[in-house]
Amino acid sequence: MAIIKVQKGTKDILPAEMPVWHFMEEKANEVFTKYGAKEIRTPIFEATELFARGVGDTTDIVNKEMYTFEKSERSLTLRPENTAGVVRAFIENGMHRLSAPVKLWYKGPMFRYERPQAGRQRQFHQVGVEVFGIKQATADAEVILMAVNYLKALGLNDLSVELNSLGCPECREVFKTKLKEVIKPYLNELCPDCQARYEKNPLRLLDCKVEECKEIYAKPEIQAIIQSDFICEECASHFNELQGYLNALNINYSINKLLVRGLDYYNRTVFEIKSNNLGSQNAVCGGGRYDSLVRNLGGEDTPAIGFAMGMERLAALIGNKKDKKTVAFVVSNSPLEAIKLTEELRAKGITAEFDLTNKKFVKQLEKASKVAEFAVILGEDEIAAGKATVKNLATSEQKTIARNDLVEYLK
RNA sequence: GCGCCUGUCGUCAAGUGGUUAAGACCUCGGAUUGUGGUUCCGAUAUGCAUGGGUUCGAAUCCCAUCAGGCGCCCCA
Repeated sequence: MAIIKVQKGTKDILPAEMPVWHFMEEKANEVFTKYGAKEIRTPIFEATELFARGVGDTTDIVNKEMYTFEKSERSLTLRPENTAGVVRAFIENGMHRLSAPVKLWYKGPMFRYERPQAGRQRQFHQVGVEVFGIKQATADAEVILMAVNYLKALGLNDLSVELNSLGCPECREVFKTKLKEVIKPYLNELCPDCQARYEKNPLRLLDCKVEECKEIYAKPEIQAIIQSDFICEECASHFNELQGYLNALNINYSINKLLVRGLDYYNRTVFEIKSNNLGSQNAVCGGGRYDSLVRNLGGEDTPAIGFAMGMERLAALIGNKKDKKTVAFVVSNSPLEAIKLTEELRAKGITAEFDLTNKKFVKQLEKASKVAEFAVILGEDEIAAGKATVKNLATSEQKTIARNDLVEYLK
């Protein structure tokens, strides 16, 4: 019979990989908690409309990558990202009535119907933070610090932070218009993708990888527009304030004027954190400010900023972590005595196992040496004397001690 | 959605048209009747992703499908 396999773009996370995942999860809790963030868990599926209105219906994520299904005449979608879901929960639970800032963090699976490749799966995991209620650049700085310090806690140092400001809807509109004007004469020479972007999302024109397009965008009159500080005074001072905080805290970053993010809801600050060790899917973190999303989804006008990180990409950078061995493996020819002692040890907080198949002594010891730090040998003599022989399997040292002293010794 | 590459045991692989498809690791059993991790012996693919085709003969050549990798797009 044909075996059923995991679905394309999905993976089992096997026991051998669990130490890395536990590490990422524990550090997330530890680091984000220090900033006063609380964990939130929202459902894995939501109304399709939430993503259409939240993420934006001109984005690829919404247009072609969603897992959408009908149930009882409702259109439901597996979440492709978690900001929309967290915002929905924020609004629905009246969290705007809480004292600002409201800092939330999350972790969990996301779903996007894409062609899988290195660092990209159809089911993948993100860990992220959203901070609501603060319009000042202090929140931008704190969110970036959370991201940087989390990565640092994971032991990841070889990363670069890129920063940009998209301005507010008003000043961005002016920029878009100018950009389209100056590019217009070359429109017919652009690649088909760029011709589509020209109308749909002109900001995205700038990071096209096609040589011919790059040459066009390198022209002086176009560069003049790109490099100009198009953002309005208010947006500029917000951005300057943020940079002041980052400089004061010695956070290394670079300004990338071409950094535009693919989700429609961003304004002002956007940032990405990249690694040079991941191949073409090199962004481990992406985030930014989304001051109008809460209102657009029907909530009170609430500024917000957040980020998300791809956990599979983080795991790839962290590398392998060793699993902990069982502490004690009870070796005995008596399954009854073995199960009793093993349970006794477990009850006192020691990870312990014994041979369930009642194999010969030698085999039991062999098994112990593979999975445990100590063999606890329980023979007839030891049983009679109320003792046990503890053997350190790494050093071969062994010692017969009273059963009451066993726990002390193993700890 | 598009382009390039790949698919032999649980894992890593040799084999590139001609007898029973190397080898290693893992797993299991034994040498070893209370002292392991070293060593030695043995077991484990009627099968080479699947389905067709070419050929006297196919894991090896051709086609299709499926799966995987990488890149584009996009994104974490």
